[in-house]
Amino acid sequence: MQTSTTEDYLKAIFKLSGANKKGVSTNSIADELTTKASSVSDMVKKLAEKKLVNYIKYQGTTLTKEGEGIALRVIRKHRLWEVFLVDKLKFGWDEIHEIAEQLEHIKSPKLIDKLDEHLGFPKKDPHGDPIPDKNGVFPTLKKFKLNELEIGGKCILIGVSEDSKDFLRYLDSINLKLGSSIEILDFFQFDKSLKVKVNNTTELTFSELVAQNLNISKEK
Amino acid sequence: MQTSTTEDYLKAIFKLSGANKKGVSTNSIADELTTKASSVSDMVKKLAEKKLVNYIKYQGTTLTKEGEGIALRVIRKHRLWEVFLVDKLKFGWDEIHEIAEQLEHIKSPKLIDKLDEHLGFPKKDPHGDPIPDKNGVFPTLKKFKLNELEIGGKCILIGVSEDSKDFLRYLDSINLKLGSSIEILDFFQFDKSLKVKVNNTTELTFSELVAQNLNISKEK
DNA sequence: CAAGGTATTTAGACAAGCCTAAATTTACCG
DNA sequence: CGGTAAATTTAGGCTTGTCTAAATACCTTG
Repeated sequence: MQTSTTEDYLKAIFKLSGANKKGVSTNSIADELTTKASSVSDMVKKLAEKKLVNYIKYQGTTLTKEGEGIALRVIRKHRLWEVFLVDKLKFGWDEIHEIAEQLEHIKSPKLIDKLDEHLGFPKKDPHGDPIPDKNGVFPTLKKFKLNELEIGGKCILIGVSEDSKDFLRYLDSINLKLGSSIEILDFFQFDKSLKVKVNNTTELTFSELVAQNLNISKEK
Repeated sequence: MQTSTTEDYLKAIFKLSGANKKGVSTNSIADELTTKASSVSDMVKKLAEKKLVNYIKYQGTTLTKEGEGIALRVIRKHRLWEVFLVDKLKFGWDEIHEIAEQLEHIKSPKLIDKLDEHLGFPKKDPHGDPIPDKNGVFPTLKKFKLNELEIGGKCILIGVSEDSKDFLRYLDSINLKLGSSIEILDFFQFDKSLKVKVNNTTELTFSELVAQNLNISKEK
């Protein structure tokens, strides 16, 4: 059984891995968890001993299958509790995060399954992020290519059809990760490019080739 | 802000204090928390520094007003979560304790108030134990003297009207504490004594004097 | 009142995580 | 290629809470 600190590390590493699953830097983990790089260095070594991450000195950290499984289960719990807080307890969507940060560490598989049922098996949390099922699989929300979406449509990224280093590096550079939101602002027929807003913050343009390779789920 | 270990200690001390609020022994705390006496010795010293308990070497530990307040708030949370688990998630009353042990440490006053409201401001948990209000006051369930109850009636002890050392020592010896259940099995007119069953386990007889001094709430 | 048993406390260690400061490795740039 | 800056790791400590073993206090009974 993991401590809640272990779960926090695995979740952070999962989050930082993004669509591109390459090694996560020590500093970025320290940032994410607001701790110091030296603490992270210590910790990932311990996680590696437990086979929860692959860690190569100076080269970064990735999750093992088992580590990823734990991360996904924590994310599932976090998001289900968020649904509970908003749907049942009538919290605003902006006040639920830190409470869910605590609730996500409660240990009881039965609890979380019953909660899921009580909530009507939601597929997304109040922020629109998908909720993994009990096996750690993201729901197969109907899957589209980004270029199939109409102007004004919102969606979230659930995968990519192309995993060349160049493509993934590009996604990384614009901070597009699994779960990121994308809104279609405009479409230009002459080259089939799209003007989009990513993560509700950054406006940029996708070429047709990029759009074809982004798998998304509608109705963010 | 206290750690959850601190909360566990305060809750244990509260529980062990019983109706009679005299000092709790180091060993009994160790037992309650399944830890070692030496650990308890260390810990109560630290709690005393934080003014959460009064501790005199070799003489036992009692809660301060502040320590008792914290204990009561933890108990409130524990019992509200138990109601949630049974009423909303349809758990059996026998499987909820360890889950509530975890949930009781979640920090968010707003959460617990909203939960209270969501549950319809319950006055008792699924075991029939009273739920303190947000100020740490046990609900003033209609208050009776034990001798006002009819045969067959069930109730829980919510206080005593007499606090002589002898009386409290007597209650202690029969393991009767605040929150203990009492069922009236029979009444003997000739001396107004009562045959009762305490904590669903022990049958014994109360004299009229004892019964008059036990404040109870009906409908356990 | 003394002797021994029981309860309690002290002493010394340990694990998990965290920190600061110093050392080391890597990466980048002229 | 060499040198420096940035990233990372190591070394040494701290805190919380735990444990075992040893010391001390309390208490009961002869």
